[in-house]
Amino acid sequence: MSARDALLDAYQSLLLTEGQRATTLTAVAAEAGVSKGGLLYHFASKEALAEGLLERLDELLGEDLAEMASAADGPSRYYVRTSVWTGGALDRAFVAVSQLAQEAHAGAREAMNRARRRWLDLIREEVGEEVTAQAILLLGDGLYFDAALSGGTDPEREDVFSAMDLLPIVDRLLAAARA
Amino acid sequence: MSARDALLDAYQSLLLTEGQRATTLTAVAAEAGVSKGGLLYHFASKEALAEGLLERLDELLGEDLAEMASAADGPSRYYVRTSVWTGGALDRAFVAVSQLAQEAHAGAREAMNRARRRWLDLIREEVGEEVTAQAILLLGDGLYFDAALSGGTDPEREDVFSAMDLLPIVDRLLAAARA
DNA sequence: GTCTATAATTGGATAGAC
DNA sequence: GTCTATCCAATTATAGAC
Repeated sequence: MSARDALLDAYQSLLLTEGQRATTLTAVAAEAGVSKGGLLYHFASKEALAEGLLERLDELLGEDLAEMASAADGPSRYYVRTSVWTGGALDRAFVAVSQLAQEAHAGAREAMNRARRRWLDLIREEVGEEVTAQAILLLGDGLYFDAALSGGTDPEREDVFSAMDLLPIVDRLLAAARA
Repeated sequence: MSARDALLDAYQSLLLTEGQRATTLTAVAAEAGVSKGGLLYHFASKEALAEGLLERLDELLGEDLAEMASAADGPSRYYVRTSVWTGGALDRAFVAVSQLAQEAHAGAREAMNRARRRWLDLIREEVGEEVTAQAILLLGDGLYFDAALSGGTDPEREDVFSAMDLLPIVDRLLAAARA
């Protein structure tokens, strides 16, 4: 793995588990096992780190949308399935960027809205009804909210959501929308 | 309004619209129209501000749960209705605290989980089924996530969620759970 | 490509005047 | 109860050695 990727991983991981305030250049460098100077060779500023993360999100999102569009069980089920926290690459990038968005980072807000709009487009296409599509999008948002709150990792949680349990709910919404 | 409340409002408002990083003592004092020294007379530290906000949330949550439990249209509909962003006092406090929770603030995480557990309890009582209750909670979480992303205020948004539209979805879930 | 040293600025907090 | 002045630590970023 390139040093650049390792630094981006460290940045993302700290955002996820410690939040913005604790995600300092010193902390990122330490997490990645390099010095601050080393970090700044690859990313000339903190903003450059943010932009790197946004690029990564867009890349992962492209792959995700392709899979979602051609998912055997349909986009809606795919979306809810994959919104349950599994610690996957896209999940991690998405929740990390959501932290930036909450700091009023314009680029991050655009990226988040872009992602959610495209997910919603695929869901709407399948469901055929706007409000049901919104509800399914919101279910996924809720799962991301939950992940963001617990820092993406909280092994002591008792009330974890399970994809297996939630999918029948999605089926009900789909069936009702078609009826 | 007491100076204390004005400072707490300023703190909450900055958390909501600017995020953690921008919510400095200087910024809070300026927003409230006092000096840093003035602020620190009422709240001896930044942590004291956070604790003040948590107290406010617990207070508002108590009122909300009482209303939710006795809502004419039932707890589930009440919950989704009131999770749509209206800029109400509880909404604002909840989303502001969610920002603290994302900074791994232990007290904030506990408060959030406490709130969500109690909301879920009331919903489960009405619905009678665990997974449907979870889905309704997630719908509300999704609405909060959306609010948190846009800083609670983004008049230029085109894709705003409406309580009127979403309530039929809740009705479907309730009906299906009872069938 | 990575490090150390350091500059410049900001943030949280204290002391003491009014 | 509010303000100004000030201190110290932390943070971003630069310069230059290796």
